[in-house]
Amino acid sequence: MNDSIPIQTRPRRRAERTGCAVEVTLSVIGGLWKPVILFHLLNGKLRFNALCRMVPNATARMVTLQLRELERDGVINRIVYPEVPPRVEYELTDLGRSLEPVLLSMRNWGAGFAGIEQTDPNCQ
Amino acid sequence: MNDSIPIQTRPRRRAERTGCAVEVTLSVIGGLWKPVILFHLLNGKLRFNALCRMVPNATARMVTLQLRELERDGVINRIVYPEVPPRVEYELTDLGRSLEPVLLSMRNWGAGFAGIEQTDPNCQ
DNA sequence: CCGTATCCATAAGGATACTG
DNA sequence: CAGTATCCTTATGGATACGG
Repeated sequence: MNDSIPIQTRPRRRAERTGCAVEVTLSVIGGLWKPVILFHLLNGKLRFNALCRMVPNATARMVTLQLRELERDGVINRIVYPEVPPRVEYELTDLGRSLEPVLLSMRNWGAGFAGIEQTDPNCQ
Repeated sequence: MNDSIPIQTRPRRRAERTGCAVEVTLSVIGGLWKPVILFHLLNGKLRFNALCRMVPNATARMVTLQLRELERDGVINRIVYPEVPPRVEYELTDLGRSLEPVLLSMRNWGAGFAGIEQTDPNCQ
């Protein structure tokens, strides 16, 4: 509700962050379910329920909240088809697609850290 | 000036994460002050107080907690010199140094997203 | 100098029920 | 189908004071 313009949503608390560029990136992709959502969207458009099925541990509420933030940050588009039954699709914007190398380097490091077999292939 | 930036990365409650590799990476570097700390350590060892001065918005308590987690995850070493007055230095491990490309790609994306001038040059 | 200990406000986020 | 609305718990992390 309190959109101050520049970067992100709401201050978590009072202390000022440093505002460094890495924190900016984290503020966009660092949400609890955002990396997984983004990875799946790298493969193309997805409907809301399809997305939910791909993040089975997140509630619909959580998926919605994360999607809204991603949308606000300009990395995904929300496309509403005025049909019955309703259909809504999510897709990456160009900015969102530009996250691919970042996500991949994070995935690679994480895989090395944890051992590839322990990680979820769905997240690909 | 910039507002604080919410960064959530670690499991807050009980729900299972996906366990995907990106989340693993986020669980290591995603802490509130960790990226800044890691960036400064890329330039070499630092004493506790020096580190605190470089993250002026974080309390000593927060810096300590973040350092302990980084240590537990094996990305930094804590070196205690048994002197009076006490001296403690922190340095990256090899694993920590292997984060450099990840941090850099995140920094680059964040800089592009926010505009370089808005970001903190201290954070490199 | 390098931290801990304690207290406490708050916001993240889970569960569940409901709706256009 | 694609979400909201509501309630409620608990982890996060800020402030402050103290200690080896």
